[in-house]
Amino acid sequence: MQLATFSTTEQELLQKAQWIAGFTLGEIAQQLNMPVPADLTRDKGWVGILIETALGAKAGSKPEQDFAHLGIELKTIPVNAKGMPLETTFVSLAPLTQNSGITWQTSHVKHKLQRVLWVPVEGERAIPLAQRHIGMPILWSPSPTQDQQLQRDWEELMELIVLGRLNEINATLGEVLQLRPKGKNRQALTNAINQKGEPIQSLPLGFYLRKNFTSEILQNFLYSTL
DNA sequence: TAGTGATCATAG
DNA sequence: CTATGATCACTA
Repeated sequence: MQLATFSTTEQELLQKAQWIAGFTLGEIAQQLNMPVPADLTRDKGWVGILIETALGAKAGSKPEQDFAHLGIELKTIPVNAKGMPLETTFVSLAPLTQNSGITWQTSHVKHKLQRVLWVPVEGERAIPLAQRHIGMPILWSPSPTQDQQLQRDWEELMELIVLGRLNEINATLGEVLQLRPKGKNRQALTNAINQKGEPIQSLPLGFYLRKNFTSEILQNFLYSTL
């Protein structure tokens, strides 16, 4: 099996992802001649880049799906020994301006989550990075129920943004989707609109999937294989 | 210890 | 700054 090669079909990509399941991050990194950092503190995206590279995605990252020709987005997700998510999953930046015509159907969130190849990876900090195992991949698309959950939250959160009620936004809102800061630090600024419709500067926000949602995806996959 | 708010690296 | 890839870490 050749790593870091182009996949023509969905099946080919899935088989490649299934092939790397069971290997450690260190083993894959060695195959790709990629150095393994001591920890992820200053390399938070390293696991994602490593798996992208192994599966033949362009590790440059452009504003499109990882496998655009297949319509598939790749997401690695850190899990504990029970296969439960350890972190939320970033989806996309929230549009704080020029968002009047956007609907759920035309949103970046809906588009990105249309079809996702989830790759679970052991994520407990007690396990040295190089020794963490890669899990079985899950090729997923939202069920009608999941799509409705996402739409409800997205519309509720976008309403606050469109109305300029940014000061009311915090991470406790949303059942499965939440808004949290997404930037260099708390000093990061981006253009936004206040309640009076005036241009202001605001902390950039991003949409994140809560763990209860991604946990369900992983669990459903386990059941489907029994 | 879970969850929210904060943060890190890099390319363009 | 935006968009890619996310996890860290403080606090209730």
